[in-house]
Amino acid sequence: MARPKNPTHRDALLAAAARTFAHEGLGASTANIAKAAGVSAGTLFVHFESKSVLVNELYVSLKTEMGRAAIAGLTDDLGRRDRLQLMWNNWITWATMDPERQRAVAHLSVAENITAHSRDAVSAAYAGIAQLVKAVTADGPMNGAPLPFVVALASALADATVDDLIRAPDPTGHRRDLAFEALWRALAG
Amino acid sequence: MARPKNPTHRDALLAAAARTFAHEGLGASTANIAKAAGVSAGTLFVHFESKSVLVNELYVSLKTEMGRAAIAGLTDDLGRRDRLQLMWNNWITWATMDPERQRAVAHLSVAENITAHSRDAVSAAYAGIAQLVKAVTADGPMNGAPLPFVVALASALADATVDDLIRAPDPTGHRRDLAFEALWRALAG
Amino acid sequence: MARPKNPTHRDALLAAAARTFAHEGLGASTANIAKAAGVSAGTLFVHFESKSVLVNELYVSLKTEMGRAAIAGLTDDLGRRDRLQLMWNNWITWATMDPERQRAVAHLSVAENITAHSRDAVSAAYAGIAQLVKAVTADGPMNGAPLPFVVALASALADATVDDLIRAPDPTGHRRDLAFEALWRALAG
Amino acid sequence: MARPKNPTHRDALLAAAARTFAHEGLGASTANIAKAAGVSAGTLFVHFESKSVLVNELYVSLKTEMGRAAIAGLTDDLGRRDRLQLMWNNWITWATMDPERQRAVAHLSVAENITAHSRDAVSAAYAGIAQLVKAVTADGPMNGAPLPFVVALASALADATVDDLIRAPDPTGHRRDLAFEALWRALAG
DNA sequence: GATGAATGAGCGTTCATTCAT
DNA sequence: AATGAATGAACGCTCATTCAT
Repeated sequence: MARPKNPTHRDALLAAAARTFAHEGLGASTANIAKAAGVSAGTLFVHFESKSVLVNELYVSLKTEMGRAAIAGLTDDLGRRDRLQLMWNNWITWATMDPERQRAVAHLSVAENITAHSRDAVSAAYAGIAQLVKAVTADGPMNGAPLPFVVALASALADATVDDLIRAPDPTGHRRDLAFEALWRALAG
Repeated sequence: MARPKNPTHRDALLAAAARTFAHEGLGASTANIAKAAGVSAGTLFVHFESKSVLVNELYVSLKTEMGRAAIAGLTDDLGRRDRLQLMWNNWITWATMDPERQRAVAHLSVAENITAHSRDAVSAAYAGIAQLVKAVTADGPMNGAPLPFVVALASALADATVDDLIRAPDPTGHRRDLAFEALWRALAG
Repeated sequence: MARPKNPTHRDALLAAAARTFAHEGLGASTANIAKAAGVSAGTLFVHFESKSVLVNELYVSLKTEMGRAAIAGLTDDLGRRDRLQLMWNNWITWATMDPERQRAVAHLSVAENITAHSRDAVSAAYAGIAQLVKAVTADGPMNGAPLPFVVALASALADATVDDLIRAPDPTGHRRDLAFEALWRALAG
Repeated sequence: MARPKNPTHRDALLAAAARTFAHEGLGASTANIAKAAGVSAGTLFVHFESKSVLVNELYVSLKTEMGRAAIAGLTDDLGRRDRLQLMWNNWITWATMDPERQRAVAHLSVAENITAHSRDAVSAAYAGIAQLVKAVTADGPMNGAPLPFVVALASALADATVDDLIRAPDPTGHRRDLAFEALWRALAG
């Protein structure tokens, strides 16, 4: 019966926060974020209880989006290497497509106010990636390593690759493929 | 000029900044850092023109320290693999020895106000590491990859490993060694 | 015009305002008052043009209610002392019966935004009390004092008594009666 | 060795707070108080940890000042009535001399954030008044009443008298003396 | 009329920096 | 050089009020 909460505002605020954090770091003011989203300062707090909540929701949302993008198109008829390479390409493509989003993730990943709940949500969102990494590393040289550790190593390679690709374009995909080879050898030897 | 600057203060401030950034992020106040260093708020600005200068100098100093630690004890009589492993162990040991310092580095690495000059200084401090990586990768599968890119991949693996070791102890060095194997295969495999 | 204003809402808002002001002072938010009344934030402004209007109407309403309660049951066949005592007991009973209401009145009495119009309305509501005080003080030692001044002194004694009774119970009515004696002596003694 | 805290600022802030609270109520902004004191917004927090601390210190300071003023010049050679009258006149004079201060006290007395510690400090500052009231009421009709209760009644009469005198001047002291008679009869009658 | 999302001015407080001591 | 009081621009957040639903 009342005016419904405008979902556009929520999305615009999340997108604006990503952009603003990318350029100014997590110290960016809520006022700037609101302005970038085209809403007033108070509206931010209608949709997010506090700046900290906004930071957490943005973190979870970006990581979840990435986790979903990474496993798009995976089918069982592909071999292990092909599946890993598809995931790798998905991942790199998603991250390099929007460098601001990627820089925002980098900032969010070191934020002190990410809650355990948010970290759990992100872990869940990485389930697909983790499952594939598990399959790839089975019986390989990383056997016996805790799965989260192996996933962390893979993530680190991906992030470093993306950073490099953002800094210098890679039209032929040469460095992307080199890094994939490194990943494959590292995990599946 | 009558009274010379107390160099103890400068070092105490850098150490206090590392500790404080580790716990509170880069948003930590200069007043808190000064208090942690046991000096007054104004003294910080006697030794560092601004907070931004402090952040940059801390970043360069920590990375330089690490670059030096990583190549300690390297001798030409060792084989490539042994040299890489010695560097790896140096690196991991240095970083895990002081988790606060490591967390400070993590925050500093995403700071928006790290200058190009600071980044250059860090690159220079990594020269020893880079040289070794170059030797290791020569004629290997990473041939043709830009050296800074390969160094970045190695750094990423090291940082991810350190994060994991800090989170869960690794008394036998098992995960440290697993990660080294991954590095070796990735670069030289 | 099609739908008439719900008078229940108005009363609920006044009652909720009294409760909320009692606990949080006049700085209590209109949102909190509305919530306490079980209506939405906007509804408050349907019934009261502004927070200031609500404050004034609550002040007048509470004081009027009190003025009416104080003179309940007064009949001409009682002597002056008995009539004053009945009024006193009515007053004290009304005020101590609902301590929250009393605390609300205390806050409202110092509000900066009580209008002259509201003060006049309260004076009018005190006409019964004033009339009795006038009868009691006639030919006594307070002769020659302006009536509003005498009423103010009586009110002050009543409020101080109530505050004390609220703070510490008075089951036998001992302090209430002591204070009445003081009042009687002060005005008529 | 450093710049010492300017005690003028502290006093100016307390005085400005009294003036500003008198006109705007306790909702007055710290910015306005600082401006009225001629210092910058931040300086207020150098001298008072929070607005709440300022409110409490102002309350204690004004009440203490008043408690001291009330008993000035009291000597043992005066009779009970003369001593009470001297105190009464001191009290009324102190309070009417600076109406703003008095209005500030009225606001502070209903503040929700006055701490128990502040209330204790004020009780201690009222010790002289309480002692005199005790002497006056000994063996009189208020015998058996708790001393704080009797003091509260006396305070109530004083405050009501002051309010009236501030509203309408009393050059001959007529109403002041009428109220004193009422007080004397009420307590010692 | 009732609702509650949207608004933007204003709040208490913090903080990097300056400067009198 | 060292100190810490003073500064004033921001900051995160609240709130009375408006208005689309």
